[in-house]
Amino acid sequence: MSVVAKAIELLSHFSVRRPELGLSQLCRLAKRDKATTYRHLTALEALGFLEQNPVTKAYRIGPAVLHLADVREATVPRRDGAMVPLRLLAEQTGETAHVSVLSGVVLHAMAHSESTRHSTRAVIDLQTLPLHATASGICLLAFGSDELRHAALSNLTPFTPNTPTSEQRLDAAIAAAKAGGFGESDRAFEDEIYSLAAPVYDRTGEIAGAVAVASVASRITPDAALAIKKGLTQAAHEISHNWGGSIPEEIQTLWQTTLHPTSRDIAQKVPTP
Amino acid sequence: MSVVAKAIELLSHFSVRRPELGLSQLCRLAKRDKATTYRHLTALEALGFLEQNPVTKAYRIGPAVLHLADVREATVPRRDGAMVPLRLLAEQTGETAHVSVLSGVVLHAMAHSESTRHSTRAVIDLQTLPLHATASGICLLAFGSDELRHAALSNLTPFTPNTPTSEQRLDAAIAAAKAGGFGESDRAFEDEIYSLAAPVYDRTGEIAGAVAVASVASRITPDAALAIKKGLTQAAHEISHNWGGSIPEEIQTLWQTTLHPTSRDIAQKVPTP
DNA sequence: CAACAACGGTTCATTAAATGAACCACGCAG
DNA sequence: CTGCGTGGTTCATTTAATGAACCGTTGTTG
Repeated sequence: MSVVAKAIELLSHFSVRRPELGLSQLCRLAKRDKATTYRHLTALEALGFLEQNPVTKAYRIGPAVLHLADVREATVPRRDGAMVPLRLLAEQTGETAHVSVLSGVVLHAMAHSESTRHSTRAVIDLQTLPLHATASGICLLAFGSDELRHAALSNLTPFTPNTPTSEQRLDAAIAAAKAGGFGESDRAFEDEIYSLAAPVYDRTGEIAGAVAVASVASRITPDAALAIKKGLTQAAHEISHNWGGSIPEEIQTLWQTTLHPTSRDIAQKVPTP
Repeated sequence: MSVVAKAIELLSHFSVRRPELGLSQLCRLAKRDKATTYRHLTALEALGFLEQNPVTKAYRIGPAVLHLADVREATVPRRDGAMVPLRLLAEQTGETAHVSVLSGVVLHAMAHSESTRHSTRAVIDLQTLPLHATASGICLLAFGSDELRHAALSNLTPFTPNTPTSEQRLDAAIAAAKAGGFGESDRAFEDEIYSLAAPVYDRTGEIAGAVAVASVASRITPDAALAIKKGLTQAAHEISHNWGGSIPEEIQTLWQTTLHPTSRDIAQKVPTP
């Protein structure tokens, strides 16, 4: 592991829920030496990636990242195109919606929107999403290249008792996504969290990321899941459109058969409008 | 210079105007070895700070910075409180407005807003603003601690013929700001760009940053400068308020005397309302 | 109060990791 | 074909990262 990686990895311990961290605290989290960690922290501080609370001496993310985020958005303006559909999705479902974007074989969380309907809700606060344990990740594995599957198999970290940690269980989850058109994670990454995800495409024609809804597991009913899936298809369409891509025909037909009544059901219903 | 600094310094070469850079190009810009640069680039890529255009092999800012920017905003939500007054300021003046924030002795650009009134306008695309050459920097030097002045004197890089590169010229600029309440940069950082800046305060009671308007130098008239100064005072008040601070009385009175007629002028005008 | 623990920060001999000249392989223009 | 400019790789040399032990301060506790 290079110094650069070690230093920057420190940044990943900061989150919305843990926005300020002291030196010792950070040493424990990163499982690293105090002197080394201190030097990394001061280096990052000098670069504007961290700054120190003058009172508590704790560190927090610095202002330099804001400019970089601007440049990113100006270069690849994906976030703008995701936020509107995302907010709508969160509103419609009353849950937390988020979008992730693939960079190489790593899936990065990019934007999220929380509904205020429920007092308990999923909180998305991650930089990278594990491919094997999240609905979004399963989506990418189902509709992305085989290279991703190899990357996923090389790191089957167990997060909960439900995390698929064997090739068999992972392949089962992937097969389910390929059959239904949605990635699913039933308490596989965090206890109590149930997620559904749909693939998103950009101008390259390849899968570019995923849009997902995370809910409290105990709240999910078949009807609720159906509503989420309907919202997801709409959001996936819109975000893909905004990113210059479109949902492949084959996935659209998958969604059709998953969400809508079979031809026989239609025959029964159409006569009575 | 630490490896961390060297690697991350590469990121500073990316900008809105130069969003994608190849390996060789980056070597020239950073004046560094190709092998080393390459390793740094791949390290940053693995961390999600960069990603490679699969077609051109050029590098661009990666998705990881978006999440960090989110955490920064959640921790120190200054940008939110700056954007609304900033947009108003840009609209009122028809120029480019921007806000910078002090972190240690480094002044970071944080947010900007461009008016669409003129076809030529200043483009703000910097991570850090030099203290001695920008209106915002002069503002910080005039109303901030002496520590800042020492930091500024240790790096009097000349950017244009007008850049104050001697202690005398810098002190003159600082004195002017102390007298008038506004920082000024007349083509001192970029040719053709004239800027005015006002200090912004936060809950600590110390100067926290500056709000500035950058204009094309040839467009500036005394009237236009006066209008900009009026806009700046309003924006500085609002942003300071949003950041939990307020403009010190002494600066408010400076602005009064700079912007409004003297008591004799008032005596002449009041009788005829 | 004194003893203690936990904190941020520093030192310096040891060691591991960063470095860069020289090296491919490829693509393109003349 | 040659010549030049890419992105990417190798390996002996050297430079910079490392961490156990240290200091000074603060806040807690029997």
